[in-house]
Amino acid sequence: MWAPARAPAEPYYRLAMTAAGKHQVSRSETTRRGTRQGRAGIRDVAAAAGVSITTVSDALNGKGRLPDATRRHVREVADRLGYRPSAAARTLRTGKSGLIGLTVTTYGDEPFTFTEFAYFAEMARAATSAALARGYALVILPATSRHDVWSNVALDGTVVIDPSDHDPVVSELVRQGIPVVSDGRPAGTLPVTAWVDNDHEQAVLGILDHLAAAGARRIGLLTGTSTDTYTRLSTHAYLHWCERSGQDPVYEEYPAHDPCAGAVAADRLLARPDRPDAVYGLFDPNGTDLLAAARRYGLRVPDDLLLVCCSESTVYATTEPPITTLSLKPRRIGTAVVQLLIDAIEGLDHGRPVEQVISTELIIRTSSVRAVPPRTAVGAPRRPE
Amino acid sequence: MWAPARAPAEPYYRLAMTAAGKHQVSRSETTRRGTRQGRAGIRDVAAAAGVSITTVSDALNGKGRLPDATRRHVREVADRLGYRPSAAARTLRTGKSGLIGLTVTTYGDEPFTFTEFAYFAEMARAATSAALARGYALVILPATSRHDVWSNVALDGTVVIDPSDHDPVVSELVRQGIPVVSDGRPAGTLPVTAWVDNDHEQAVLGILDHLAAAGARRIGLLTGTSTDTYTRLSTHAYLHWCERSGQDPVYEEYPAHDPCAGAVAADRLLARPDRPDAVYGLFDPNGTDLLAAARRYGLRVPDDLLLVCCSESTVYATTEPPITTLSLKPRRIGTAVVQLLIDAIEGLDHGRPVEQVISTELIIRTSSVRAVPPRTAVGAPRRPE
DNA sequence: CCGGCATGCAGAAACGTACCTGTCAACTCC
DNA sequence: GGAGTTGACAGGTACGTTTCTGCATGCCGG
Repeated sequence: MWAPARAPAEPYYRLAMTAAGKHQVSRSETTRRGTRQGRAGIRDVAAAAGVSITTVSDALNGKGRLPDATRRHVREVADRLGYRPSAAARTLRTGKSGLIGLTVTTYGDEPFTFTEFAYFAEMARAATSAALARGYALVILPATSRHDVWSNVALDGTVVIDPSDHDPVVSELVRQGIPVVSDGRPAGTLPVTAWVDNDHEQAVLGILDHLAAAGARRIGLLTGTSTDTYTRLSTHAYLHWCERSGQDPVYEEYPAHDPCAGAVAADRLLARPDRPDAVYGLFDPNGTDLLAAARRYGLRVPDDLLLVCCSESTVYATTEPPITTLSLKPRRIGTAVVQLLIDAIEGLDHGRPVEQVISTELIIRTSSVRAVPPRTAVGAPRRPE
Repeated sequence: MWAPARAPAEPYYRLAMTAAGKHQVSRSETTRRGTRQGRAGIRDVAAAAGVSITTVSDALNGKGRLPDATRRHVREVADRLGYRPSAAARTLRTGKSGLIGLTVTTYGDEPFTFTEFAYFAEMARAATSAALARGYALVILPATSRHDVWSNVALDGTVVIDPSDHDPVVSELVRQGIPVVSDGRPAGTLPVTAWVDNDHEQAVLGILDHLAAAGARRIGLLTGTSTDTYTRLSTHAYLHWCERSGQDPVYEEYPAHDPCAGAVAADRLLARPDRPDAVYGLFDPNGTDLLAAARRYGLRVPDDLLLVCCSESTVYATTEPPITTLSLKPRRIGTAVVQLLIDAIEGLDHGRPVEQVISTELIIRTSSVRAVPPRTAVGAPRRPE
């Protein structure tokens, strides 16, 4: 069936080959041991199928013009030999690795921040799914990685989570022409290919309005000391709302990456002389910390204290009482970020930068709803004149 | 300085060359444009520095015998050109990619199970750190990925989390000679290179003893329906303990990957006629679910019901009351798994398989400690005769 | 009977690196 | 003062693909 190709046997031709191009022969016979120690290469498949390398490549990749019989035959032989194409060789040749970097913010030497934990996990999960569905895989690459690790992996593009102001990693990647999509609106003039974010100001304003509507007179904020976009925008929105509605700001800051500091800050907030009757906590653990602090001070939730917290955790559905949470929809963000990135990689974005805003969701539970409507006129928030 | 190679000029010889081997000339001049559109290659560095490619490679990789002056000069030129070695080419040449796969169990099309969530996140975090410290990066690869994604990435080795009985992915990887280290003792005769796990039987026995010492008469179990190693071993240990101590088993099963089913199962367990006075929950959310169920039935914790739950979550430190948890030490497991894997990749394991057991930690909180010692003889657990 | 056009495949040139194998000089050692 | 040694590099091949180009063959219309 698969007759060996007729050998062109002009003597001078063969002589010339062995003289001038001796490496040409060495390929097929000299240095190759039969099936190679480890894996079968495309050459082995070609030899076994009695066709050329080109034909094997075309048959397996669905390219070229081949009759179905040849295609099937090659595929079958490849299967029989357990042939797996070399990812490295393919990447070298095509320039595409099918790998996407997932750059996570770091505090100290741990890969990702503790406070963004549930958020990050959900986001990464969605991103992995989305990438996979389009044939890409994700590589976890902390921002502080040594340079050699970064340059040791061929990336088609990168997702950056909450890049800092003038992130050197981002600049370097852009300089290399690698698309970069950021989760979080980039600060300054960071030249990202696209970004996805929530409207944090809008979300905070919505929560404050919700709390005010539930009868809150003085709303406090539990916020962070770091300068990332999320913290900055949220705090700013809070201050703005206070100014607009004539309430004195009541807030406590703490280093958000320190799990213990949160409990202390929550305690401080409720110990203040101008104790708030409602609190919004910007970070995931704030809910349980505030609840514990309220118990210590004998404050009933929601009767004496209204509570809302930004979190993706499901535990707040079963706390006593259940706590109202703001979800940033990490699943949707993760998916969107990856779609945008792959579009850019594959040139489907037509080169223009994209900004995409994902809406948040306020999951209202007992902690921010008063059973009885607030008594009328406890005393309007007085402003020092 | 850099004279062109002398041209051999025998006429018949040249004729043969242009006929048979004309490609030999095209390399140096024909197809190359000056500095290439995108990035500078090692060739460009060599040309700019006035040395050979070999010298550049040696200088940058710290090999060969070169005077420091040359080394510095080459490095400087490389920096100036913004040279970054091609990861793909290096991988193709050396056979090492510096990438480690992190295979996660999947239910449905989501990358990882919900129940192992906090555990997984912590484990992945530690694994990422450990890999990075040794110059490797992690690729997230769900077990159900399409084959093309798996073969599209060159892996030096893989971490498999809780592989199923005769996992085809593991077999395939081993067949390709790629080291595989599993988190979780492999069931059956899965040929992994090494594995790391807790002693789950020991842990469960310890907890049951702890609860019995705290006065528990009838200890219930909240367990899963799936057949993974963790669930199987833990349940088995529970049954064994019951048999040994003459207590009737009281347990409820539910599909652990379903977040809602857990709450229902917790409710079922406490609604039974032979209601336990202590419960151990195998999965992360069981603690809050059991607490909520206990409240519904008017059971006080720990007075009427002792509670322990396997979890890595910090929320259990601030629940009301705080709940005793068993930590599987995912950080240590993640680190150990990666160390073993990289040892195997780099041939430091001397080829023998390694099994490593990480000890668990019981974090004792209020939920499993009775303020007053149990009243004597409430009535021994009666067995229907 | 011949030019033109599919069809079915083979040859060989890259992709960018690492490393093996020289080669040529300058020393060193009896 | 020649043989051996060592330092400092250059040449060239191989890693395993993809793909561009090329070459037969068969067929059809003119």
